[in-house]
Amino acid sequence: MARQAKHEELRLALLAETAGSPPHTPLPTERDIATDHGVSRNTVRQALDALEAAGNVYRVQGAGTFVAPPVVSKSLTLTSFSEDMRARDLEPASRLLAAETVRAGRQIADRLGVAPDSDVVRVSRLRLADGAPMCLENVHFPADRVPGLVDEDLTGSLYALLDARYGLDIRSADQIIRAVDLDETESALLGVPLGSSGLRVQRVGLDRRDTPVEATTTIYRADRYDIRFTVRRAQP
Amino acid sequence: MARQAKHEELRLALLAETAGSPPHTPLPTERDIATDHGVSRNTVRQALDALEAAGNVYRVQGAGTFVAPPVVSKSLTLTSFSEDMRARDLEPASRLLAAETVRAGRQIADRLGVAPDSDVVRVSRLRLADGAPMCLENVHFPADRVPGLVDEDLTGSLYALLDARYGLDIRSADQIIRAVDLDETESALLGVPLGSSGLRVQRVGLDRRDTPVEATTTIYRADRYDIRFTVRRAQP
DNA sequence: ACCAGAGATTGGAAGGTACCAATCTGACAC
DNA sequence: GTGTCAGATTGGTACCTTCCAATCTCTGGT
Repeated sequence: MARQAKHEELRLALLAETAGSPPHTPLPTERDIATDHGVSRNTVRQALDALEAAGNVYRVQGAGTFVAPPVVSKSLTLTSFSEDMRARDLEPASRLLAAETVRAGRQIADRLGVAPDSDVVRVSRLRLADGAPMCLENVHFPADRVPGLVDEDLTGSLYALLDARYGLDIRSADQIIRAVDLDETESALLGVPLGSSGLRVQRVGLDRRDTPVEATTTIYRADRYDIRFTVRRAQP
Repeated sequence: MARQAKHEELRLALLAETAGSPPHTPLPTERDIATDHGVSRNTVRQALDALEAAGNVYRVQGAGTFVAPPVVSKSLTLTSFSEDMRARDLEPASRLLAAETVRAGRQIADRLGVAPDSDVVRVSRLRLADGAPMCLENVHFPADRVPGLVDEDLTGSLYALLDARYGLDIRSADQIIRAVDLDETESALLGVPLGSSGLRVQRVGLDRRDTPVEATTTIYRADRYDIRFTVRRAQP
């Protein structure tokens, strides 16, 4: 351990210190934090930048830095289904529906940035939370990047498996969210009446070189799932 | 003008320079950019930080900084309906359904952080894109922060009006997204068959002190609207 | 040809200084 | 009391330097 950047350590320290404070409690000044923790003001600002971006604090020039009110939502981060469910105090589980190698097809090929006639591995799973269906998940990988995947144990965390076995680390993802009417198969699998609506999330997972690694379409039960996040004003 | 921070100017300059470049084109090194533009490397890093956060470039330590592939989605920013529609090449319009002062009620009071029996101004609008219904919007403000609002022209941009008339600047917002089944009134107003699904966005707009200024519930037509954004892996 | 390793290159982290701009505080006049 | 203005406080911007860690390149040996 200890191979941690100072600004990161400081960020966690400040997070811990402010954890119990009521909203709008002022933090020490940047200069004070710097001397208290024996670091430069630059490092303090770096840590505060991260906390501000995450919605933990807000800053007002000339006034100070303050504990932000409890946000409805953690700032927007990329999470796996398992992480997501645990954050909601639900126990994640999986039922494997299919794992096969197929032709990409135009749509998937387009999202993965590969040729339409190339092979992709498709993993289809019904995902459960506390034993009840939560969503249908359809993951596609370029076949040449995950040889032998279909023979692995696919009931656990795919992300962990990808990282451990193939060195694929997904750093960011583009997502498109839409409300859909569930068809017969989908509503049956999810255990909701025909005609119910669902929340569809189409995701393309990218590695640290912004190259597509994975394309996933997930359809959530509308009655059990919502998406929460914070947005900020930005420059054009 | 010209009262612009250097890192911001540099960010825009780099954005313009890279606009035409194909993905994965390397940018000059940070040190080169610094000397070329006559600024310090710190300033360059600040500009690149912003571009990276916005998904315009990606950086690989030891290798360089590169133009990011065209993202599906601009990074997540807070936009008004009008801005949002124009970004999608649609012409925004409004039909005012109601503008009145009412009791807050528990739910709205909770979201706005005011007393349940206090007054709030409610503005209800049907919003159109290229002449066709796009969403139903229900905005609530604490009444004491927007005196006389109900008598204003409410068919244009509310955000612009708030800023100009009341000095309210909304800097960030917490959002909760869910798929819903539309009821009779909603589907009639939106011009879709009864039983269709819709995308509901509940938003609480916050000023720069993270104080709630506005609570909005918007229900979008599922067939015309989606939400696109990029997420990143983050630290716990 | 191919591979391994040394060295150069590049982004990342950290320290320091100086000054600016927004805000807050308190003294003072009325 | 109330308002106003000067000065102190605090975050924001910008500059500099130094070293580290990951990556790439190129040289030389086999």
